[in-house]
Amino acid sequence: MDKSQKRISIEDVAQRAKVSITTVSRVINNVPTVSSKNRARVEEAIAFLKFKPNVSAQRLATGVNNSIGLVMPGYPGIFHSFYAIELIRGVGHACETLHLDLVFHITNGFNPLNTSNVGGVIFADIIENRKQVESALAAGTPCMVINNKVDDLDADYIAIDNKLGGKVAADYLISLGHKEIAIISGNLNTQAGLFRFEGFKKELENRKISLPAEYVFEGDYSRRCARQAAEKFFELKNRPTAIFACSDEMALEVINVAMEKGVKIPQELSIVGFDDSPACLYSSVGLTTIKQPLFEMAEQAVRLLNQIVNGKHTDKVKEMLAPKLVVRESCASPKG
Amino acid sequence: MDKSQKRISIEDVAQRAKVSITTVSRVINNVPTVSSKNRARVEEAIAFLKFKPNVSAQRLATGVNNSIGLVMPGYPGIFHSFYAIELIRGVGHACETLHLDLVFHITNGFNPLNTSNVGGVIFADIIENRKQVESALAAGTPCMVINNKVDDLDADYIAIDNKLGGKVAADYLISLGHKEIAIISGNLNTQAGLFRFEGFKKELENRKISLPAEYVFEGDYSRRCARQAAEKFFELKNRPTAIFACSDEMALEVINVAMEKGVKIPQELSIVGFDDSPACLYSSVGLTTIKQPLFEMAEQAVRLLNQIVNGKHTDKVKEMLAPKLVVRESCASPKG
DNA sequence: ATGAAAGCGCTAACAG
DNA sequence: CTGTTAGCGCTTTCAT
Repeated sequence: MDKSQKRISIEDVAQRAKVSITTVSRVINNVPTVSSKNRARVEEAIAFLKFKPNVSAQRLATGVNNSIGLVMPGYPGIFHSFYAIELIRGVGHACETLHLDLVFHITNGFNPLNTSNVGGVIFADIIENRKQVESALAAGTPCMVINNKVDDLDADYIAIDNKLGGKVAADYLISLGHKEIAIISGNLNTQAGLFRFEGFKKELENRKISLPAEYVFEGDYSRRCARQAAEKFFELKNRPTAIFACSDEMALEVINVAMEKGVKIPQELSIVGFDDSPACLYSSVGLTTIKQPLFEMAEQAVRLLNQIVNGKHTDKVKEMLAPKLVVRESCASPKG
Repeated sequence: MDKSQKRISIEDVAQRAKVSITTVSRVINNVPTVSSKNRARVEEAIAFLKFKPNVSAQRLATGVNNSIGLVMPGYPGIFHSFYAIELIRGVGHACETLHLDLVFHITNGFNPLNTSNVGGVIFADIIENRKQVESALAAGTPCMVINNKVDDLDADYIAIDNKLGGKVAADYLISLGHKEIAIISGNLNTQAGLFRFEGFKKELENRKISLPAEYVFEGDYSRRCARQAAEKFFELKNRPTAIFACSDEMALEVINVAMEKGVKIPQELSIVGFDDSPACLYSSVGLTTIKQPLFEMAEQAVRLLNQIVNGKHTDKVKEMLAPKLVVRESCASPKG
């Protein structure tokens, strides 16, 4: 149950350098008040013995824990989503530059989470794990929720303004002259799915453009349902001139279906996606889409959480990041 | 620099439950010898105080560290590769089931790595960071290298048998009757790139099939170079009847080029890829490819490393996992 | 500038 | 079955 070889401790270093352990501790922590002679001896000993301070002991002694947890929902497929990758990249990168240890957790939301070994926790979305956030909060661990506006929890959050995203899409299509605009929404049980839809719908209302029920298809971000939706829309006698698909995957599948049916994009049909995922690059026609600053959001989450952990940021964080329109080739003004 | 609120300790629990801290420790660790009455009181106190044991203290006291590090090279684009995702998934999943903390590190290979806060480290490939492995090893931390055969280091490793992968590809194409087989290799400075090429080449030799220099193109796994290669091959007067591309990305790009030039696949050209990446699913013709058990490799790495850390596995681990042929539609027998 | 000593929170003998 | 006690390796007063 234990490591076979005994680890080198600060005491071994002290012995070899013929100084007290206090002095060794001082050089480890770059305390200036150490004679250069002693410092040299200690450094030599450290190098010779290949000594590495025991982080657990340091944390216990100081009470400071320079690590943060990243909790990701574990539903199937998440790791093949652009979303998860960008978050991991962003969090990972920020931790690296701030010299924080990143403790990575995949969770189904049910197992209790012991957060006492991290200074703070980042929850990458909360699907079925509000309990975990509450319990972490109760244990006194600062929590930062990503991608969810959680005003009913005592957690800080930083999210994408999905309503704005929906609005931007609608706005762009309307400005092009479209009046028959359909939407393939995301899962409306998720905040992102719901908000994109709401933002889109409200903007249509504001601009006095009707959104008949037949122009609304509730999807789930999958290609399969996008295909269903597209086929349904194409059969309508009053075919929409534009479609807002709430994910790039869905938008790309709509393009596929359109090509199969000989519907020209963007001449006969405009389409805007959501995400700006790399998949866009390999599409036959450049997809106009809404880009979410995922990487930046993740980085920012780490930075703010770190400040909170260190008591340098006492206000609650409630940030909404604006998604941006990326214009490529999949939209045009409607004919006529 | 410190947490504002004072954490609840085992002592607070003991006080409230009116027992000794030892008893509290016993119930935390599920030691059976605790009267049910006391156990109940302690559990009540723990729940009431929302007590969570301090992991650093536990680790310091036991000397056991139930966490492992995952070190990933940080070169641009790695996180958008199928490779990285599968490794993260596999390692993450295994850690979750074994109740191990996963400490995630992105590294350029130059910063020294303090591995004293983890029981063992998994290096996801080693590009420029042999130094880090050596230093971790020197500090007494068990190291498991993934995807690299590193017999010259004292580390354990578990890798994909890339030579076998190259052989399998060659074998399959030859069995189909091809004699003019070209290869677009990966980066030959990486072990994977080199070994796939070597396995392929040797199999051709064994089967007495010649591999002229004009049939070899050193690529870098990118679409760009695959396009160059394909264009070059298509201009040859002695056009190959089959191409082995050492990554799916490259294979898919070859298919694209072929389609643009009106070369029919698989009738006029057979092509096999490497990876079995999800990108295959969206290709116009199903790509026959070599699948690497990345997820399994990552899981296995965690399991073995954990045994090593716990002294339950003393032999050096030197495993090679076999890649497997996945037949889809991109290959056929040559005409004539 | 340096060292002795008292913890940090927990576990693990060892008694009882 | 329960409590006392001695560390785990390091930081941090407090003297010197």
